[in-house]
Amino acid sequence: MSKPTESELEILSLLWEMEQASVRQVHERLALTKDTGYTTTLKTMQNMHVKNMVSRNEAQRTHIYSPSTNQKDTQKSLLRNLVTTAFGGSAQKLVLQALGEENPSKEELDEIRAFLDKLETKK
Amino acid sequence: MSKPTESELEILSLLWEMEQASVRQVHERLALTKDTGYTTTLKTMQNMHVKNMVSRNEAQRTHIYSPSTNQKDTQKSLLRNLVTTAFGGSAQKLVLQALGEENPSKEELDEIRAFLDKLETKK
DNA sequence: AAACATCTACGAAAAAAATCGTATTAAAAT
DNA sequence: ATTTTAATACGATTTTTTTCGTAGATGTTT
Repeated sequence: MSKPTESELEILSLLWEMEQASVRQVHERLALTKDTGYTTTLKTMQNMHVKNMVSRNEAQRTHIYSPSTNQKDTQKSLLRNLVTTAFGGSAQKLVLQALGEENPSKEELDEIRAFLDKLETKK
Repeated sequence: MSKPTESELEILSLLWEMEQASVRQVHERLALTKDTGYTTTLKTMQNMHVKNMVSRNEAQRTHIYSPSTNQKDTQKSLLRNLVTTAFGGSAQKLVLQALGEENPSKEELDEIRAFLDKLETKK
């Protein structure tokens, strides 16, 4: 699975959230944060389809797109990429940095603790 | 501070590690993982210099480059970017995912716990 | 049914990023 | 001193990514 470009990722991300959507629906969401034309969104999604990053249902005139790349896997490879390029290969550093920025709630902190414990027992 | 491109980030990352280096030194490291010509590395570093991403000492014929962008700040903005584009805005999800991949040692887990505690007392 | 709106397809232009070749200069080796 | 090696500058090309315009088809409204 090839790495999505920046624009593709923006769209993929919306599709993960919406689960499935028409070009129009994606574009309307996208237009909130990005000043771009409808056919641009269309073309990008068509490209993504060619690359098999999304599948689409063509039963209706208005095609319905859904992500075919698993969100977890994509996140995983993007994370790995960021770790190697920006964090000198240390995921640990990335985690600490992210925690520092996040300002997590008490509940979130506890969730992380629980997860750490689970990791530990797996050893 | 403009966002580094992929190639620029690879070089920046090496410079963070090496603290300072000539084009040749950077290129030799880069060539280990990337099949690219010397002048390509040179050109990229020159571009980075124009963009003020690196500074350089021109006292010798062989210029010595060092990163002028702070690693933390760059990491921070890249993380933020990844969180919004790939993790639906949830840094929490990113952290959990990264932890799941990382397979941290006991020592690292403890370090994270300590950090969590520190965050908590700050509330 | 005519006019209008809304799709897709598709090519092409524009912009951004990456790569490289060549000229020139400076240092090092012979 | 001459040759060879190693460096920068810089333009140009190539590749990738983004953007958009237009044509044609299919619905919708009046």
